[in-house]
Amino acid sequence: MSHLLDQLNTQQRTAVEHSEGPALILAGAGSGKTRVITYRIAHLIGAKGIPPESILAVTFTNKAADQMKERVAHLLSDSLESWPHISTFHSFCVRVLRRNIEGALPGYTRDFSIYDEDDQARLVKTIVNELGLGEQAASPRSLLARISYAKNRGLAPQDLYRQAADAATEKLATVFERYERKLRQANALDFDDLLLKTVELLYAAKDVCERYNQRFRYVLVDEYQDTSRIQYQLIRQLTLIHQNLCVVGDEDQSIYRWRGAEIENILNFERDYPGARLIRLEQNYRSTQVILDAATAVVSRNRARKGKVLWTDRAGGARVGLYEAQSADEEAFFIAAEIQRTLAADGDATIAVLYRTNSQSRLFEEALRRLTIGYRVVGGFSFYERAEVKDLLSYARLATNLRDSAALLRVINTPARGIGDTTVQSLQASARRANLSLWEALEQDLAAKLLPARSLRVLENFYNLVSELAAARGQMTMSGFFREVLERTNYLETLRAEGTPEAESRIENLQELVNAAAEAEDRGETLAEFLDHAALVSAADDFEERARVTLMSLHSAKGLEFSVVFLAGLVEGLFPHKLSMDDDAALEEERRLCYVGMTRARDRLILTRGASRRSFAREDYETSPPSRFLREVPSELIETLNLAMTGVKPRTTWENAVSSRADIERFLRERRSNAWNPGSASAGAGETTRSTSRWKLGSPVRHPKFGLGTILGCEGEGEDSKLTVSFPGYGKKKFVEKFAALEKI
DNA sequence: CAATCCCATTTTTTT
DNA sequence: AATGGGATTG
Repeated sequence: MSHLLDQLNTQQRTAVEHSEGPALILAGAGSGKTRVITYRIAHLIGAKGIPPESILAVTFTNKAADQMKERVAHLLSDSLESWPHISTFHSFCVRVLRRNIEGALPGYTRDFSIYDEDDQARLVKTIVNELGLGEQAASPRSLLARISYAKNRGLAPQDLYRQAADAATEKLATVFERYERKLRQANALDFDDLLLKTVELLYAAKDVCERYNQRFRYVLVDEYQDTSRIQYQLIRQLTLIHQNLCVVGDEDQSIYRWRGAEIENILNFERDYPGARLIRLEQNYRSTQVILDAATAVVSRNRARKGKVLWTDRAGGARVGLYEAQSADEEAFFIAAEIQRTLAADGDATIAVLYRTNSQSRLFEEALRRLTIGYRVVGGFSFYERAEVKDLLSYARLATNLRDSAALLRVINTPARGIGDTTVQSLQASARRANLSLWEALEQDLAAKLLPARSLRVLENFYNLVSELAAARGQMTMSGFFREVLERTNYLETLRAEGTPEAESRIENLQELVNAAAEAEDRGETLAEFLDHAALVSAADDFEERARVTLMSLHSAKGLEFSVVFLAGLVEGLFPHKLSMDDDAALEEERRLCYVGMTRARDRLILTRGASRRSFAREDYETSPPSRFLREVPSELIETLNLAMTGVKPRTTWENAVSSRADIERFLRERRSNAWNPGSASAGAGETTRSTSRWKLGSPVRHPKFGLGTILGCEGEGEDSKLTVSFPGYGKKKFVEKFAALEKI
């Protein structure tokens, strides 16, 4: 085991060898933080003989947890009898709650559901409607954000009432209170509750708290700068007895203030845990000096920081590239072309394109596809967020926890079975009157028979269906159960009947879900565990084989590194985001985010911006000035890449890589033409749209999927025009001419 | 009373 | 582009 220590510098070794008592490790970007944590775990087990199961390591993301598990397993090559518990805050809490919630929290059973963001939003919306707050209240979205923020700080509705200074806060408190009540009725917890209720439970049930204290004698927390008050309290309760708490963090990388993270947690650590050992990791092993200097220059504009000196022995390095494009399209093409050259020149390069908002990925995807460069996108829409997947999961949730009203609402008329809005409304009304979950209200209404006969009939069918599914749940395998649901609900059949390509892909997704369930089963997971996993796995966690090119948001990039990083969209309003520009603290967080992005790069960092971009999918472009962060990078560290524009001849290979203006113009031209048409490759030249043709209203056309149709309308000119075509059996469809393989007859 | 059609709105970051 | 709400139709 001692050979492990040889691979570490002095500070790292101190951190790894520290075992008893509290420790705070201030780890700058790229200072080998993950290495220290994993080596420390390995060291505790291998050298100190600590039983693995008495170690708890907590992270924020599943990605980080998986990575940590993998690396610990790698270090401890001999198979262990037990394993350290490495998980996210949320999954850890789910485990604790499933085991201890009954009796400890009135009204809850171990089968509680986890409400996702969608469920939460709907819930808030119905509450706003119930209270008749329509126009006068803030949007459900922002109400939910404020509720979540309050929960993350451990505030209850009563606390809000008490400090309510204005009518708006009072309304918020009212909504909040009702929101909580509905969650209880539904035997459901939202994401914040998972933490909150666990903390409540640990405070209330001393014996449970002590048990976990004894079980986990060593606790590690990653990304401590991003912990909220509740997470702080959780950790505090878990370490009351032994105080063997080791936290790792970097205040310059705190980027979750908006979600309730309190930077004070890291700043006050030494006060909260007297005698804490403080260890600073200041040697950066990742980036070149140039990149480090550039990033440091930006973040040092912040007032709220302790300040630290990061150094590297990778002196010099390529200057930070800067490409300033006219438009976001051009920016995307530049990046794609640059990536192509980088990949050709260096077979080992790993490349990331980082951006502020997920919606920005689209342009980059398009540009990369055109150059047939493989990539993967982290974040955005994930598998588990697809409607059909959620539908099927909702059936499973409902069958597991009949009180789960969010799941019930989702599936009560999916697929359509004649239970419409009015019927659902009346059900909701009676649930509200009797203070019941929707399922209980349904039972009650069916017994009372006060509804129109037709409603009673369809509701009874639904009731029987779900009851049978609930009974079947325990009788069969997980995948078998999912298949049963698809069968009994006619879900697949309904999709098949649609016959559209969209329906086909939905069917495939459902198939994939059934397969995932079967795999989980092989691993010994129960349906409940599978549902937990689906609820807690985020889009950013699908960490597949490392692709050469990765697109992701700056937030998801935290903790990762790449040899080449493109930091895109550096324009005011986007980055810093316009919603953060009025508030100093928020602006400083944007700056830290910029720092996080820049320090992901090992060898080469390229900053880009496109002056104009289309907002939403509308026609008009909006123009934004360069991001202030660009000005904050010292100009001597920057190399401008817009050479073609200025007419200067390229000199180095990197400069050579710059696309010529002609390239870019050709790209933009082609983009507007139908050169990129997913269907055209197989369709053959003769069938594709002739862009010169004029479409006459009423004339017949043929579509490869929908068959014969009639043109009903045509907006705009040339290949960009939108056509409305009616197809017998399919209804009216709208096409953009250049993308639709419409054939004139 | 439910299904369908049309229009307005949407996008900050995540467990 | 996609979703949800509101109006219209069947």
